[in-house]
Amino acid sequence: MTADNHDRLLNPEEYMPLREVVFLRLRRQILRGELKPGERLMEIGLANRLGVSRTPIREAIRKLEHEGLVVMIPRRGAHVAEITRQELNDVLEVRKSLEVLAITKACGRMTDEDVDELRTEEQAFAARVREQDADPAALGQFDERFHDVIYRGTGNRRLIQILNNLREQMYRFRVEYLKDTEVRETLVKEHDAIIKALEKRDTAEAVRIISLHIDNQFRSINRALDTDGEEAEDGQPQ
Amino acid sequence: MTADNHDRLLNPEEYMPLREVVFLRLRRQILRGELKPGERLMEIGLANRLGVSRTPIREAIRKLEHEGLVVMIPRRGAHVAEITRQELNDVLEVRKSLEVLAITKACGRMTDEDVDELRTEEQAFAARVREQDADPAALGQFDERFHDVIYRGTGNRRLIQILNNLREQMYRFRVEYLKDTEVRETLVKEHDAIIKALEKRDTAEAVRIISLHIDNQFRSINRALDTDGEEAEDGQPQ
DNA sequence: ATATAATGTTTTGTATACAAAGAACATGGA
DNA sequence: TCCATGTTCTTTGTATACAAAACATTATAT
Repeated sequence: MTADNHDRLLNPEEYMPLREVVFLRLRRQILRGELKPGERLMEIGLANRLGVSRTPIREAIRKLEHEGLVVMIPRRGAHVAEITRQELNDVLEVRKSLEVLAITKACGRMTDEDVDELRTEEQAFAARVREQDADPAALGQFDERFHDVIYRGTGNRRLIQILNNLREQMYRFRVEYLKDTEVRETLVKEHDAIIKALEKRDTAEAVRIISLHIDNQFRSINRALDTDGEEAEDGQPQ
Repeated sequence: MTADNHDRLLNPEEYMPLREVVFLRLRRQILRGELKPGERLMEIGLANRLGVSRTPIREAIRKLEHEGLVVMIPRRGAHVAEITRQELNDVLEVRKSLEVLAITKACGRMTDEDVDELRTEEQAFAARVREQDADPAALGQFDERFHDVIYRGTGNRRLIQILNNLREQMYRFRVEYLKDTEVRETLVKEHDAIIKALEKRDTAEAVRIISLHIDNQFRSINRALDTDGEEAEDGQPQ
């Protein structure tokens, strides 16, 4: 908290209320798995840990609750939301529809400069993938930036917001499945195919690839849940 | 608030925190247009009006903020969000994709009983439409229930949640465009066609109709904004 | 008369206080 | 030993207090 508070005081023009700092911080911790599903979020504990009072903690929790990352049990406080396999598949299903919409719009609206930017991001991503000891979290960031360029190309802010939110829901698992080197190579190939389709303004082809892309994520994540997830789920029964 | 507090105390099993009562109440007022776009939401005023302290008001506002119905200006408090035509069209575009997904899934999953229920809801809706002096708000409720049956038929809870949220964004305008009797008749016909397609399990046809359905809403709402909206927007420059 | 400085008021942001509901634990009885 | 019951402790839900920022208003100087 000290560091964030510092930033906050150093940049008075981008003032950010404590609740927002707390919100972003808790969210990051949940998405990174530092706060595990089922874990209790106790206000006083968090307040002490972050060096603020309960008020901003509570307000941050309200937003996390609305976002679905936190579940409230009446009179028993906040818990990090569990994600069942069913919910994850539900999210992916919705995401697939919206990714198709996004790539369709992007295909019709992206400028040549946008596509260039996309290729730049992709090269950065591919470079990281080649490194054997690449940090999966960092890899995730680059993948994110690639997709952000496409999202921006849609010109539909609500679509961007929802897609970002859906992607967040899977962040926790993405780190897991990005450990698989085979998955990484597939990602690079798919990104490349997407760029080529966008360059040719071939909407049908772009839609085809992005659908494959999501289906692969579907498989990868479910595979990760099958193997890695089993013990973890049992280990955290709450 | 007295009434709500009363309910809350009468039904101790469905205990609801004050913040939740406030949240639902403010949301309803925003969606119904009782709180107009741009209007300031001042904490003390609301607290006095609703007979609670600032704390639950603030927590309710956090959720409204996250939902996009309220916009925060740092150190200047909460305002009811304006909706631009662009945003409205963005919402509709996303909704169209997801309604197509929903009807596709529903077509494959709904039981015959579900379809019967759908027809029941539709008959209730149609009956109301025939009444000349039907209350647009009540009509909206029936339309909502019709679509709820379809949404439930998808078996995808995340999809349901997002669709409900998107629909909410347009609630404010729906009341306007439901005043048009021609629109009402069209709605009935479309609902009927949807049911027929679902009965035949004709996914392609169902998708076709639901797309038309959304496109019509698109036109109706934009028409309402062209005529009715002009003065209202100017009248509320805030 | 206009611009500007000073002052007071309102409103937000944050912290703290207090009551009540639940959970945990210990004590006593079968 | 196991269960029931009462007591304590923790934690939430709500209210209030206080400081600082924004805003309005008045007074002052040019």
